[in-house]
Amino acid sequence: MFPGIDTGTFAGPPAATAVFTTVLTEGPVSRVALARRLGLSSAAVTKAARPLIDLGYLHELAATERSGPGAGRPASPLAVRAEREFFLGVKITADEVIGVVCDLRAQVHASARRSLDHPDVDAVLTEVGRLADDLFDAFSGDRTRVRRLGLALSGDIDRSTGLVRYSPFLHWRDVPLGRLAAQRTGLTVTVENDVKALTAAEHWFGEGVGAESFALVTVGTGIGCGLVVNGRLVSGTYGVAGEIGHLTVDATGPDCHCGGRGCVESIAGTDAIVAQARDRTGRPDLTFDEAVTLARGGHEQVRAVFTRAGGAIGCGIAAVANLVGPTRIVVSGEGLAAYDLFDSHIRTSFERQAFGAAARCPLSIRPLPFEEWARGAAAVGIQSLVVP
Amino acid sequence: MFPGIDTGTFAGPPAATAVFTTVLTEGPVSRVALARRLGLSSAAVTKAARPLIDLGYLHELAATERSGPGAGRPASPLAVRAEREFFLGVKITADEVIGVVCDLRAQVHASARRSLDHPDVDAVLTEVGRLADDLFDAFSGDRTRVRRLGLALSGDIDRSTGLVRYSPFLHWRDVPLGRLAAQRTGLTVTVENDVKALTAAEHWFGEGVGAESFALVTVGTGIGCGLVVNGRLVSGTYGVAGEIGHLTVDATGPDCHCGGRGCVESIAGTDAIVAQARDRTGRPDLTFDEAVTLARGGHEQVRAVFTRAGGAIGCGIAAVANLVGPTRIVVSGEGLAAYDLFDSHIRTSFERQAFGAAARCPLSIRPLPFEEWARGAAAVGIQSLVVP
DNA sequence: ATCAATACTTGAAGAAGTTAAATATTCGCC
DNA sequence: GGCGAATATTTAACTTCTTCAAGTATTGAT
Repeated sequence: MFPGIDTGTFAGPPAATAVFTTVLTEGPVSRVALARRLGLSSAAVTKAARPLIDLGYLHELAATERSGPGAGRPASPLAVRAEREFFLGVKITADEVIGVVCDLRAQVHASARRSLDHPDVDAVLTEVGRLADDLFDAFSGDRTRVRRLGLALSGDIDRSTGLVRYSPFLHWRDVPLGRLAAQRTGLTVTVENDVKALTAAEHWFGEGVGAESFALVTVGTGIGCGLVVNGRLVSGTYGVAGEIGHLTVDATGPDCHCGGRGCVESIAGTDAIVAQARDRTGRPDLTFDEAVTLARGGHEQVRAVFTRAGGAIGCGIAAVANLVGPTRIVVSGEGLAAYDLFDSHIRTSFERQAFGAAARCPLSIRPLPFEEWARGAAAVGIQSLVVP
Repeated sequence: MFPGIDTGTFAGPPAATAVFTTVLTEGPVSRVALARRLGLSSAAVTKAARPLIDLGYLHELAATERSGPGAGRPASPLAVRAEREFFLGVKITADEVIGVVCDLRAQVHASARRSLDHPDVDAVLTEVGRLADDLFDAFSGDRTRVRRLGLALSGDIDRSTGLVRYSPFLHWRDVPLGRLAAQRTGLTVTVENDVKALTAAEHWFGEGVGAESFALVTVGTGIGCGLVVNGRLVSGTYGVAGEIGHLTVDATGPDCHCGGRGCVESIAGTDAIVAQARDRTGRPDLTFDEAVTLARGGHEQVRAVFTRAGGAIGCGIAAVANLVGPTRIVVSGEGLAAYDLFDSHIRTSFERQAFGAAARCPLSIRPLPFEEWARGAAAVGIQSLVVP
C-alpha cells in the first residue's frame, strides 16, 4: 500500500486518493460523510483511511459535540495531520524570488525573499537555491519532512515535464527548470504557470473549495485568468487558456501589443492605465502609484481612467461567467493594490454584462501579496504529491 | 454483464464503456490499439469486447490489407454494428418539429417535419407523437430496435430529469417534458438544450471527434455556443454557459435586450442585422433575406452591416479560443444560410483577436440544416444509452 | 437497563483488471 | 513448403479494490 510514499510518490487505490483529497480540502469529515460524498461504501472508506492514518497523514479528531438530531454513535471525523509534510513554494518574478514553507494544508510557516539581478537561468537557480536555504533557516519545524519544491512563474509551462517552454519576462525558451532545480536542491520539483498555481491553491485551499468550476482573475501589468471547469484546471489545446486580458471589449478601443484591438489589457493593464493617466494629466513621467494617489485624491480625469479600466475588467469577468459559468470568481493581483478604485466599477460592469443567472456568480475582489503566489507554487507541490 | 441492456440501460464495467465509446466515435480499431489508447491491457479489452460482440453491438471486421511495417498477425479491428439499435431525434422550434431516425453511428435513415400551430405543451406533445409515427412509417429498418427518443429545444433544460426549466420561445416554465413524452410515445426519452445537443453530436460523430476540448458556435436570431472542456460538456453552475452572444465586443455599441451593451448578438443577431439594414437602406419593411440579397448584389451599406456582424462574431469566437483553448471550433446555424457574407470577416477578426497560439485553432464555418439539429437530439439519446 | 439510532469494523465474496504464458496468423527467408 | 520473427488475441491464474452482510461500538431517550 502506497508503495512509493517514501520515494516521493503518493500512489494508492483510487478510494484512498479520493478520501485524502476530500479530507484535505474539505476539512474534518466523518467516514460516513465521506462515503456519501464519494459514492463509496463506508467499509471502503474505513479501509482506505487506515493506511493513511498509519502513515501519519490523517488522524481521528476527538468526537466533538453532537450536532445531529439525536441518538447514535458520534462520528469521529478524519482530519489531515498538517505537519506530516512540508512544501517549499517559490514565485519567480523578473527581479525577485519569493518563497514560503507550507504545511500539508497550505498554511504558511515561514517566508523569505531574495532579489534577482540577472534573469539568466543559472542566476535564477542560484537564488532559488539560496532562498531555499533561507527558508530552511527560517523554518522551525522538522526539515526532513520537506521533500518537495514548487516553482511558479508566468509564461508557457509544461507542468508534467517541468519545462519552461517560453517565459517572456525572463526571455527563456525551453528551459528544463524542473530538472535543473531538482539537481540543485535535491528536492522533488514541480513547475507551473503562476496564475494556474494560484488558481490551484484557491481551488484546493481557498475560496474555490468544493466548486466544480471556478475562476481566478489576476490584474496587473498583464491580466490573466486561471480556470477550473468540471473539477479540472483548463490548459488549452495550444497552450493558451484564460487569456482574459486579450478579450475584445471595445471594438473602437486602443490597439493592443498583441495585435488585437480594444483588449481588456490595453485598457486596464497597469501600463495602459499609466499611459492614459499621463495623457490626461499631461505629465509624461507619472508613475502608477502617483496615478493611484491622484485618483484617490479626487482627480476626475485620472479617476475616469480607473473607472474605464474597472469597466473593461468587469466585461472580461462577465465573459468568463457567460461562457463557462463558474461557481465563483476571485479577482486579485498586484495591481489590485489599488482595488478600492476598481472594485465598484468591476462589479457594476460585471452585473450589467453577465447574462441572466450568470450574474448570481459571487465575485471576491481582494489583493493578494506575492507570498500568496509562492503559496500557490507550494500548493501545486501538494497536489502533485496527492494526485501524481 | 450489462444487466439492464434490455430495459434500456447500458451499464457494464468501465472498460466496456470505454471500449464501446472509443469504437463508436473513432471508427474501427484493433484491440491492441484500444488497449494503448485507453491505458488498458489487451486482455482487458478482449474481455470487455466479448459481451458487446455477443449482444450484437460490436463485430469484427475482416482483416484488411496490412498497413504495418511487416510481419505479425494482422489485426481484426472492432467496429460498431450500426443497425443494432436506432434512435429518434426531434428538434422543437416555435413553429415546427423536425425529426430523424438515426442508427448507432448517428447516420440518418429517415426524416420528417410537422408544423406547429400553438406552442402549448399538449399540442407540442401531440405533434411530437405524430412525428414519431411519421418517422416510423418512413423508416424501413427494424422498428423494434427503436427504443429511445431524444428531444432538443432551446432554453434552460435539466437533462438528467428531462425538465424544461424555462423556454423563452415556447413560453414554458418547469415542464417535465421527458416524462410526458415518455408516456406519450412509450420510448425512453432524453431532453437536452439544442445547442448542447448539436455540440454533443459534433463531439462524438462530427468534427469534434477525438478533441479533448471543442466548441460549436451557432449563429442565428440568437448566438450561442456549446463547449466541451476536458472531454465533458460545460453546463455552468447557474445553468448559464456558452452565452457567446452576450459577450461585450464593443463598449460603445448598441444596447442589447439582455441589459448589456455592445453584445455580439446586438450586432450580429439576425434581428440586429435586419434593424441595421433597414436603417441603412431607409426601408422599414426590409426582411433578412432581402438584406442578404442586397448585400450579395453589392449594396455597400448593407454589406458593411454584415462585415461588422462577422467582425463581432469573430471577436466572440476569439474570446472562446483565448479563454478555453479548444482543439477546434465549428461555426454554424440557420443564420449561416448567408455564410458567404460572414466567412472571411469572421476569420479575419478571429485571427486578429486570438492570442498567440490560440490562432492555430482551426475554424470550420458551414451551415447546418434543421435535420442536423434533430440528429443532435438523437446523438444525445445515443450518449445516454452508452454513458447513463 | 434497555432500546433505537447512528458510526464504524470485519471477513467473505465478487468484480475488474493485470501478468504471463499459450495460441493464432502473417511475412520474409531459406 | 518449412522455419522463425513479429504482431494480435486469448486464456488462466492471480491481485487488488470494493461491496455486502453481519457484527461491534457509542450515544440519547425512555
